[in-house]
Amino acid sequence: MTNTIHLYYTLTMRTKDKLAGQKRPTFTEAARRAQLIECAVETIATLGYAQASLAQIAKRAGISKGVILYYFSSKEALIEQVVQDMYTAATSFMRPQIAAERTATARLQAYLRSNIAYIAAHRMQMIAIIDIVLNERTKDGELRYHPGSERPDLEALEAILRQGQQEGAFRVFDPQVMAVTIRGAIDAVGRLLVAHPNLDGEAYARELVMLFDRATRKE
Amino acid sequence: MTNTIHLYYTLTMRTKDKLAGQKRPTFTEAARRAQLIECAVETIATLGYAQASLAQIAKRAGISKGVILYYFSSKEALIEQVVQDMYTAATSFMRPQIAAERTATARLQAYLRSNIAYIAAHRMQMIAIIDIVLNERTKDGELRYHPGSERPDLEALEAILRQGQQEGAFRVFDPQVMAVTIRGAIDAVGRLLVAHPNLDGEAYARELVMLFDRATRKE
Amino acid sequence: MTNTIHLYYTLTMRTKDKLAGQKRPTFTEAARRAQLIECAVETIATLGYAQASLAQIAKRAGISKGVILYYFSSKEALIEQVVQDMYTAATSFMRPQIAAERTATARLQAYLRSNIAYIAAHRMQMIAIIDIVLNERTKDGELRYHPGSERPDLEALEAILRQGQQEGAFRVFDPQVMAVTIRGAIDAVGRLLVAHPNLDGEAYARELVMLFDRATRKE
Amino acid sequence: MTNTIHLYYTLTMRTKDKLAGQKRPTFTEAARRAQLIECAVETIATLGYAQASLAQIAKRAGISKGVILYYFSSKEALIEQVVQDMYTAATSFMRPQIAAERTATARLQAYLRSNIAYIAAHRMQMIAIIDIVLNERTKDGELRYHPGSERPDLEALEAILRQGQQEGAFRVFDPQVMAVTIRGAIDAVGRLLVAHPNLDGEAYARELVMLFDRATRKE
DNA sequence: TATGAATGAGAGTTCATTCAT
DNA sequence: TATGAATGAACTCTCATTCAT
Repeated sequence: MTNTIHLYYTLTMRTKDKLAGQKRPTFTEAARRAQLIECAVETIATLGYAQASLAQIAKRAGISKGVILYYFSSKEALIEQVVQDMYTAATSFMRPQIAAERTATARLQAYLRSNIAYIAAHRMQMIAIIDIVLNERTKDGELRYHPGSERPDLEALEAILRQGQQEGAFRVFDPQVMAVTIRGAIDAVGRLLVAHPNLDGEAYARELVMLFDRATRKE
Repeated sequence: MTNTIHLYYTLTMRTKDKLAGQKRPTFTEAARRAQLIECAVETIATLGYAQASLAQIAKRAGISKGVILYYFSSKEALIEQVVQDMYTAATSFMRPQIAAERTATARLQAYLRSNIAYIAAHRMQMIAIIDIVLNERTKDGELRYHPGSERPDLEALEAILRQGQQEGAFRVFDPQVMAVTIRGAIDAVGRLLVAHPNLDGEAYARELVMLFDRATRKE
Repeated sequence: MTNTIHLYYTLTMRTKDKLAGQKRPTFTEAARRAQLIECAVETIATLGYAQASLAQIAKRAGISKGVILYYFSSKEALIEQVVQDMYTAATSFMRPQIAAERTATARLQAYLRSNIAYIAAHRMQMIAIIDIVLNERTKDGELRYHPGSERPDLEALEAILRQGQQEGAFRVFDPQVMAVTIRGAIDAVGRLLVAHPNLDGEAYARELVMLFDRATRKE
Repeated sequence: MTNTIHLYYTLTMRTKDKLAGQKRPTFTEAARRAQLIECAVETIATLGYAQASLAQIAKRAGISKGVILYYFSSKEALIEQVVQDMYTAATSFMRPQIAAERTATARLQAYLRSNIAYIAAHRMQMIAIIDIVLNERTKDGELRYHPGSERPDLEALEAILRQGQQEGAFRVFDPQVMAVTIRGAIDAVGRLLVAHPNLDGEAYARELVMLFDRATRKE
C-alpha cells in the first residue's frame, strides 16, 4: 500500500512537470494515469509484452480502450511513462541507501542489496520493465533501450566502480564490462526471483554481494 | 484384368508404405529450411521478436509467405527449429573446448572463452536467440523458456561449478545463483557486442574470465 | 490529498463493479447485432455456407470485417446466434398454433402447416439454417448439429407422434423414424420452396398434411 | 471388396467413354482415378465437405496434391466425377430390382428397399454424396445440384408415382411433392444411419415402405 | 471525461492451382 | 507419370488508433 501511494506521488509530480504551461492536471487525471500505468505493468508482467494490448490493459482497468489514448497520446507514450516511473521509483529507493555509504566497496554492496531488495519487493514491476526494455522498439525497428546507450542506472554503477579503482580498493578492470555484467547478473537473478516467488531474495543478494566483492576487490 | 486389380492394390499398398515411413528430406528442402532459419534469425535480430512476422521473414528471403509454412508446419515450429539449431551449433563448438580441460577452473575459463567467442562470431544468431528465449510463449501465455527450467546450458555450467567446489578449487557459494549470474553476464555482454560490433570480443572474454575466476576461487 | 486517494480507490472499485456485472447492450449494439445476423443469413442463403466468409458478410452489410468481430467474439459465435435466433423465432411462431390443438392428429397438421408457413414466409432464413445445420462443425471436425442429437424440434415432433399412438389415433410405427422422415420431408420441401420462390407454399403444406395423415393414422 | 471392384469397372467404363477419341486410358490411369475418387469420398465423409481439401485427399491417398490435378482438371471436376460415379453405381444396383417389379406399388417398395439397402451398404459414400449435393456450388455461387433441377433420381421416382396414379393404385397427389418428400425422407434416414452405424437399416426400410405405402395408396 | 463504434492494416494459416523437373 | 516447389488469394482474427457523442 505504501508503495502505491509512493508511486502515486511520483506520478503526480511527473505529470505536473510534463504538463507545465498547460492546464494543471486534475486529481482525476493523475489518479487515472497512475491506475493505467499500474494496470499496464500488471498486464505486461502477467501476459508478456507481446500480449499486452491496449484491450488487455483496458480490460484489467475496467475501462474502455479509448480512455488510455485519452490520457496517453499513444501506446508508446504509455509504455515510456511506465519505464520512466519505474526508473524513478527504483532510483528513489536505492539512491539514499547508496549515498549513505562512503567507500566504493560499501556502495557497491548497497547498490546490489537495495536493487535486489527493490526487485524482490516489486517483482511484478521488474518483470514488466525487463520485458519492456528488451522489447520496446522505435518505429524504425531499433531497440529503444539498447545496451550501452545512455542508461542512468549503468552510469551510476560505472561511477561507483571508477571510484573504487581510484581509491585503490578495486583492482584494474574494464568498468563498462563490469557494470554490464553486474546489471546482467541482477536482471537474471530478478527473472529467477519472479519466476519462483518462493525464493529468498536476501540470500540471493548476499550471494551476489560476495560474488562481486571478490570480483572487484584488489587482492 | 487381374493385372488391373493387382495394380490397383499395388497403388494402395504403396500408399501405406509411403505413409508408414518418414519422407527423407530433399536437397532443396534442406537448403530451403536452412535458408529460412537463417532469414528468421536475421529478421528477429534486426527487427526484434515482436516485429518478426512471417511476412517480414518471407520478404527477407525473397519468397512468398506460403513457402515458410510449406517447410515448417507453423511459425512456432520454425522458431523452435531456430532455437534447436542454435543450441546444437553452440554446444558443438563449446563442448570439445570445455572437455579438453580437466580442472574446473580451466573448464569455467573454457566455457566463458568459447561462449563469448561463439557469440562474437555469431552475433546475429545470439541476439536472435536471446530475444526468442525471453519472448517465446506457449499458447497458454507461459514463457516457453522460462528461467530455472531444465535448460541444458545452465546445467552444464552448474556441473562445472559443483566440480570446482568438490575439488576444493572453488569457494562455497550457491551454484545456481552463480550459474544464473554467469549466464546473465554472458547474455548482457552478448547484447553489448551485438549492439556495438566494433567492440573487441576477446578483451571482453578476458575480463569475464578474470571476473569469475576471482568470484569463484577459494582464496 | 485524502480525496485523491479516495478517488483512486473509487476508480479501482468501479472497475471491479463494472467487470462483475454484465454490460447491458446499447441500442446501437442491438441493432447492429440484428443487422449482422440478418446479413449472415442472407449471405449463407445466397452464397452457401462454405462461401459465407466474414468478408462477404461485411460486404453485404456495407461495413468493415472488424465490426463483426466487435459485436461477436468469433464467426462461430455469430453463426451460433443465427441458429438460436431462428430456432426461437420459428418455435415462437409454431408453438401456440400446435398448442391450440388437442388431438395428436390436429397437432401434427398444425406442426406441418405452421412449419411450412414459416418456411414460406422466411425462405431465406430457412435455407440458411439448413445449410448451417448440415455443415457447421466443432473444432475437432464433428458436426455440431448431427442427426439424432438432442434436437428440440425432433423431440417435439416425436412427442406428438407418441401422443397419437397412445390415444389410438395413430398406428404402430417407430416414432423416431417417422419424426426424422417428417423433418426430412419438410426440409426437402423447404429447399424446393426456396429454389423456386413462385411455388405455392400452402398447396405444398396441404400435400404434406394429407401425406402424413395417411402415413400415421390407424386405419 | 466386391463393391470396390464393381466400382472399379464402372469407373473404367466411364473413363473410356469420356476419353474416346483421345489416347485410351492406361490401366494405371483408370486405377488412379478410381483410387482418387474413393479417397475423395472417404475424406468428404470423414472430415466433411468443407474440410475436404486436395491436401487432405492426397494425404489419404498417400500421394502428392499434384497427382489429383494431373488426373482431374480441377477439384471441381473430381467432385463432379464422384457424384456421377455414385449415381451410376446406385442406379446400377437399384434399377434391376425396380424393373423386376410390375406394379407401381411394388416398384415404390423396391425403390425404397433397394435405396436404403444401398445406403446401408455404402454409408460412407452416401454421406459424402449428400454432403456434396448440399454444398457444391458453381463459380457464381449457385447450388450445382439444387432441388427441382433435372435430377435423374427424382425423375425415376416421379415416373413410378405417375404410373401408380394412372393404374389407379395410388391416390391423387402432387407427384413432385411426393417425390421430393420421399427423397428427403430417404436422405434424412440415410444421415441417421451414417451417424449411428449400429442402427438396423432393414427395419428402417420396412418403416419407410409402410409409411409411403399408406401415404400413396388409394384407399 | 469517457464511451462505444468503426476502421484498416497486418497477423498466422489454408488452399487450389501452376510449373519445372 | 508423378513430385516437390512455389504462388497468391482468401480465410479468421487482433490490434492501435480515430472519432462522434
